[in-house]
Amino acid sequence: MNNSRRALVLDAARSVFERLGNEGASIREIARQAGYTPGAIYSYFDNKEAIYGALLAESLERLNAVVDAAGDATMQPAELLDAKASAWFGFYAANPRDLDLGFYLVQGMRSRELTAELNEQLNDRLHDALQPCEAALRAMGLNAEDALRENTSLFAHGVGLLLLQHTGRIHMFGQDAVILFDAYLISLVERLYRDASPA
Amino acid sequence: MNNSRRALVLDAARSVFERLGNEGASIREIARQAGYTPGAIYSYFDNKEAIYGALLAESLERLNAVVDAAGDATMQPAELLDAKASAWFGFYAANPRDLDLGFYLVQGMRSRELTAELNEQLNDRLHDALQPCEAALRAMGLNAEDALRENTSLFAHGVGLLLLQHTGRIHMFGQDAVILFDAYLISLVERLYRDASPA
Amino acid sequence: MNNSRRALVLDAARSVFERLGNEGASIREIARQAGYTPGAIYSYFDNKEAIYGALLAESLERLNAVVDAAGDATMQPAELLDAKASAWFGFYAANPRDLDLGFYLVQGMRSRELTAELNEQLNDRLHDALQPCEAALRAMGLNAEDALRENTSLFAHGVGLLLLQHTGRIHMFGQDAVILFDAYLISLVERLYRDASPA
Amino acid sequence: MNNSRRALVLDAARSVFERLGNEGASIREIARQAGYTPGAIYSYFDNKEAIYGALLAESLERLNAVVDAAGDATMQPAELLDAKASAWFGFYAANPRDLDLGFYLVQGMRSRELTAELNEQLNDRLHDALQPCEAALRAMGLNAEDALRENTSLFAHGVGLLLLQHTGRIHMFGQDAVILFDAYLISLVERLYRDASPA
DNA sequence: AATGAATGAGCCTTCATTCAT
DNA sequence: CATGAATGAAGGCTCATTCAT
Repeated sequence: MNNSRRALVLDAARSVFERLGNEGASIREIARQAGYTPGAIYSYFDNKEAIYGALLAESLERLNAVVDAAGDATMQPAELLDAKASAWFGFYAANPRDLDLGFYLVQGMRSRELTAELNEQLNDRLHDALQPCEAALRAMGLNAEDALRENTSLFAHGVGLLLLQHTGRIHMFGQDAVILFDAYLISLVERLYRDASPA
Repeated sequence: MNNSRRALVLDAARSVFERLGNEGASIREIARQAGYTPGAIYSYFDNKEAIYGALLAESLERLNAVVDAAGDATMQPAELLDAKASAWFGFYAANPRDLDLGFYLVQGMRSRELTAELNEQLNDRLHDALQPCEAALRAMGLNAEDALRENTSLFAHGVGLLLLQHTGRIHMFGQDAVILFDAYLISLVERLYRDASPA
Repeated sequence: MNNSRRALVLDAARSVFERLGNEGASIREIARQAGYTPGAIYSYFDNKEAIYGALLAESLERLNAVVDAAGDATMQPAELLDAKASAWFGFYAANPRDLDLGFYLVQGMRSRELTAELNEQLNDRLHDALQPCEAALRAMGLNAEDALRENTSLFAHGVGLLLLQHTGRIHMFGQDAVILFDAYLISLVERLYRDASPA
Repeated sequence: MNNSRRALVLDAARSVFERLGNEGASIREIARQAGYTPGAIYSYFDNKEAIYGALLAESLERLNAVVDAAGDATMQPAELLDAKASAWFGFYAANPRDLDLGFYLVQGMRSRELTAELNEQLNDRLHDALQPCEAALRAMGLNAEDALRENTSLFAHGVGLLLLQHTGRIHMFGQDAVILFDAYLISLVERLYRDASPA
């Protein structure tokens, strides 16, 4: 199974997903885009879902790469939190197509259902990308439970902002997602400091 | 255009939508449920999108009814903020299908093409539902700009939590959306008080 | 659901089954033959299998009509046996297309599998067509068990001959199915008489 | 054309055919089973039909081997008839897949188009397997014509029973194919004896 | 207003076969 | 001899929509 040609199909798939969304992306269309007949696609992927899975997996790898590269060892925990959180948020803010992919994972794929195995594997990679924030929160003195809670809230806040931004709803409010996310981070850090050092 | 029969079709659509979800809801099925043949549906709605639009409009009416009924005139601004915010959040937390409806328009993070007119009308009603929170924020002393910003953040936070909850992702974190939303509200109010009264 | 048009589709299906056999008979082809597009077929039948079921059901009705009309009340049991058996055998010998249909029931449909309900119903009609022979055997003095056994053998013999005839294999032997079937019947009656009256 | 590798492909074909039946057996699957890619199969066989032809030819060889091994020189003609007939009948009763193979050529009661040459060759081998019964009948005193007629009837009877058994229809009658075949043989021998020695 | 029939485009997938390498 | 890639045709089926009646 020639890997470069598989990649070619995957590129076509990505572009079709971009252009037509998850529902509009058909095997026919992907094949057309790749310059193949539909049957040829099945040399590279077992079925439509596998294509989506591969696309998402690859997106999550890029996300993790960005998160891993963010910050450095010399940083204070609060700085690191900011760096790591801004990394994942920034990745999706800058790459709406990856957001699309991620959203299918989170929203649309309930019915079609990825194989349980793939689903778990993808969940794990998402988890990986969020883990550094949780570690930074712990380094700031939070216990495991609190760190998890704050990290979940942080993730939810980012997700909400990304959704509002990507759908243009945020303009309705005359706001900017990045600024609001930064503000949330600042408030969070302040609150944690205050809670940590009650005179 | 007999209005009571149109309502009958809409009821059928809602029930089908509840039963089969966004993708499973077909004109055929809606017609069957309504006791009509597919063609008859087109006497009442121009096309499938229009049915969704009507459904969503009606959902937003119910949302506004819930928000309007929340709180009362005797409340302190902070209490009112809590009441109003909990109203819209609770509405969607308790009625996942209404959330689906809302997300339908946003499917794949890409806004669906409704007629500009309908779109604006729907936006306005969503705005209406969020307005009371903004008013409460102003009553707490925030200027217009700050109130808008905080309200947007609040909305984004809720949306993010609802999405994580609705897709089951929040269980991945072992958290509960309602609790996290309450916590956000508490933090918010605390912060506003502190900012308002710097000793 | 206009019944005459349903019949038109069924006619087309019959002709396609005749022409192309069970495996070659596709919905597309049936539609083409009927002057319809494929989707239209589904207004009249739930799926491909239902078409086959309807075709077979109708064939079995004709078979039963022929068997019912055979013989008369004045006949001796042995004469009646001959009349009834010759009726079902003759029906299939003269209508190879009905034999085709029946054979799909008996041979080809294992995988596709008609719905259990339909299958049972069709089995019952086949049973009906064979029942008169069994009744005649009983009237000739056989007990229930023996009558059933002899009727089964008679059926098997006829089926074997029909298969050899229809596939042309019987020419390989220079024989004729009808003659051999008659010979079997004569032998059978002789044997039963002898067994019944062992001087 | 390496013959041992061709045999390897044929083995794979047989095993796939056994596992998945007539309709489920694809070139892809046969290749997979043989450890080849689909294209490689065409080095050994012109097309799919040719594989079936080879499979059937080989099946007929096994049938003939079984028939040849049945009975022995010391037997009375009647015993030999029983032995030889039970041999071919027993072979198919015990090896339903070989029966499938035989029926494959006859699918839908319509002879498949093999090359005339192959078809004739297969017919000859089938003939070979039935010949010993005919010889035994002659040894019992029948003239050529009668022996051929009885042998044809015997074959038809067996074929009918095998078909009813293989498709499960015989259970509908609560009967057993082997018992009925034996009964037929006994009746046949009795009849021949009686016809031969009319007191 | 409603029906019933039909369309046409589309869906995912399978498969025997071909052919350059 | 064998591969790997690809084709092209077909398969059953679904669906929003149209339109004469």
